[in-house]
Amino acid sequence: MDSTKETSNTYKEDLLLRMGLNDNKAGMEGLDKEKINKIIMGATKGSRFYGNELKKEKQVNQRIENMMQQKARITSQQLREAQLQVDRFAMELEHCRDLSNTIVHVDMDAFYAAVEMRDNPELKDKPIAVGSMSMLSTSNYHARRFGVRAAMPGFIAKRLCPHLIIVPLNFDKYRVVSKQVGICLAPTSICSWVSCRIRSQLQMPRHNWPEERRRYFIKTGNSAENDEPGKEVNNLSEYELSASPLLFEDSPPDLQPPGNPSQVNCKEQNKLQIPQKSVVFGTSAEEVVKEIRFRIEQKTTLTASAGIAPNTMLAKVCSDKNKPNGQYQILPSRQAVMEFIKDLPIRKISGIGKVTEKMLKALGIITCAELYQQRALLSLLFSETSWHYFLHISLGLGSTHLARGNLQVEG
DNA sequence: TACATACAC
DNA sequence: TATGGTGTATGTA
Repeated sequence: MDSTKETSNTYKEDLLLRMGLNDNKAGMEGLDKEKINKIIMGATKGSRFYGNELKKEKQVNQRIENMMQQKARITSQQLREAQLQVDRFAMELEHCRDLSNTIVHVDMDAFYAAVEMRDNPELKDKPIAVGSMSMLSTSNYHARRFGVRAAMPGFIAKRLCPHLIIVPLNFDKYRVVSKQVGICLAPTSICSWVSCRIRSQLQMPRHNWPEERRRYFIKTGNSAENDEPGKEVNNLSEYELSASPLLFEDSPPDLQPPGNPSQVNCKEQNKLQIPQKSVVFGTSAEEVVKEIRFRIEQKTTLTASAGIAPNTMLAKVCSDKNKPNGQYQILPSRQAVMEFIKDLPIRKISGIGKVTEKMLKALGIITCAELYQQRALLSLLFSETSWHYFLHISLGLGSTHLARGNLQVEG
């Protein structure tokens, strides 16, 4: 066998994986990866960056080789013992599984790019990215169709998409919007942290909330902001009976952008001609999150996506599922969690990066189900912290509460 | 302790 | 022309 050729081919594939397009991101499905990678590699080959990446790639390959040698030395006896120990631990974890909390992960869609598009209408319908010729922070969905994404140098992005408009970063602006987004969570009885990413813990269900506290008046044009439902409704309480807002209790239509509020299905036939349409949200977690996203959009004219799940790990993954401008919930049952986890690629989980992905792939592990199948082996090849972490993932377990008083804003 | 690596944003 | 800056966690010498 021609081992030289073998090796060089393998390296080529390795480098494509390391430097080629990473399409593990919303809005990047079905791209012509081959064509895109050709352009990327053409722009990067021979650079210092390229040399450095090559070196790092070799280190990772070495690590994998060491691991495989270690694996070859494992006896079936060792494996059996490991299996017993791991399963004992897994049983303990299972015993402690907590499905009683609801974690919400809110994530602004293409945040920086969305802010820039909002503030400069000329950018609408054009492929844009935020950052510089050296480095991009994010891109809009239009640009993603060309393979342009966050963490890509601007000059390469320009080769992929010559019409790309690169807008410089305006951190002050993003900070302001982040604050606004944080405010949007407060009245929903949710505590949470704020910026372009928000994790929040649903503290108390609001079964007892009166409808008025869940009603919002849809903003049209530049009218006053309406992010305080209680207040607004108090002013209008005399109209209550005739206003007859739609109450969609737990199975409402999907919310539409305020641009076409008619689809929110509101009744308008109130005698007093209240100049705004209103909408009332239900009390389920799904409804609370719809309300949050509605509030965010009303306040900032930007859209957010969200994930709802029994723990932070799953909520984060869920928030990506229906991006942009959507949400997804994993119901709080073991079966629902395991079903969701089964075919999920481990790379989708926060904390599994490209190195871990590659190491596990060398062991035949791509999905969470495979991660579970190999649990005994993993306990022999990785540190305790690591295999505990892997086991948590493969059982769909994660943190069920948020520190720091419940609201965390990242960005 | 100090340094390196992995990861997220 | 050009491939970030910062913070956290973990592992190792």
